[in-house]
Amino acid sequence: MALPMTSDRVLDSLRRHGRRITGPKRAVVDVLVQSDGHLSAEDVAAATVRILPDVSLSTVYRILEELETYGLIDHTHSGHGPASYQLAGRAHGHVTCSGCGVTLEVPGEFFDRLAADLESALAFRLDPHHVALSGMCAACARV
Amino acid sequence: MALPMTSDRVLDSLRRHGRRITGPKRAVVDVLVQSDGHLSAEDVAAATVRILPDVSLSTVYRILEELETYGLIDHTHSGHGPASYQLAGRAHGHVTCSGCGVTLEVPGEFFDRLAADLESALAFRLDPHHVALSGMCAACARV
DNA sequence: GTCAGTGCAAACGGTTTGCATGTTT
DNA sequence: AAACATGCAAACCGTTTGCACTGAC
Repeated sequence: MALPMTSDRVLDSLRRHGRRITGPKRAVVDVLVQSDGHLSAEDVAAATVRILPDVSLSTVYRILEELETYGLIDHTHSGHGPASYQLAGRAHGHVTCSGCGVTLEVPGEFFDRLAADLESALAFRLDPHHVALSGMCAACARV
Repeated sequence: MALPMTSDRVLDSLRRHGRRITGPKRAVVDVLVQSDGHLSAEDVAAATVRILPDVSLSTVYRILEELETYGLIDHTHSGHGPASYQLAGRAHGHVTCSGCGVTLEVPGEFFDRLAADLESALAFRLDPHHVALSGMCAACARV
């Protein structure tokens, strides 16, 4: 587990699923591998265009969708604003400050208790990285 | 605490803040008070129009925004789709099934541990009802 | 040569806003 | 009478889709 994710590993996985490897896909994957996550689709597109000038936003969305279909990335919705995308396999959640919009990562274990409670009380299996919880960060709470 | 919320109580609160009481506001508040929560803005508008035929969707949005400004209602984002609105003061969270879209209420206490952990580790104050977590309900998990 | 992948522009759903009119205070 | 609230239509943002063309296999 937890092998370091490289662009080649991601692209190989696509190939194994019979997908074609194209310039835009290489560029998008490079962007995602090199980033620390938390990029919106537009962020990804902006960074991709720096590598390969003519990639369109809709292509980026299609590539992100494809990568997610094969479990290679996840996306997260914070309360407002765009979703953010990141390589899969990092088990962590997110909280977003409703004051300033900053998103913080939350260790996966923080959700263990809640996940167990949901499983036993509601038979609901929590997917901790798909949605960001919201609240106030220290700076904004200080008013 | 936990007085039963009536339309009059909500409208009085608006009045105390110097807001004007209008037909559309009465109708929207009646809808929210009578509902069990989890209504989208469009649901609210549809129910409101049944009471007062010519209320527009944008007016409903403006009233919802006003009610939220004064802490009288909360809204919740699930992963996709519209936000849902409900009377404030019911301390509970939400989980949304990414398979079928059903939203379940989660008792507020389920978030206590997580909230405490976030507070001590990240100085982050969780607002448990603002964003719905996501995962799989029993039926959808059974595939 | 075939079909998946692409760019563009247009459509989309949910929400917000500008403006002229109507209503509460 | 003044300020606020409303309806309508148009704008908005993030995302998806139809189409004709290009390029990977």
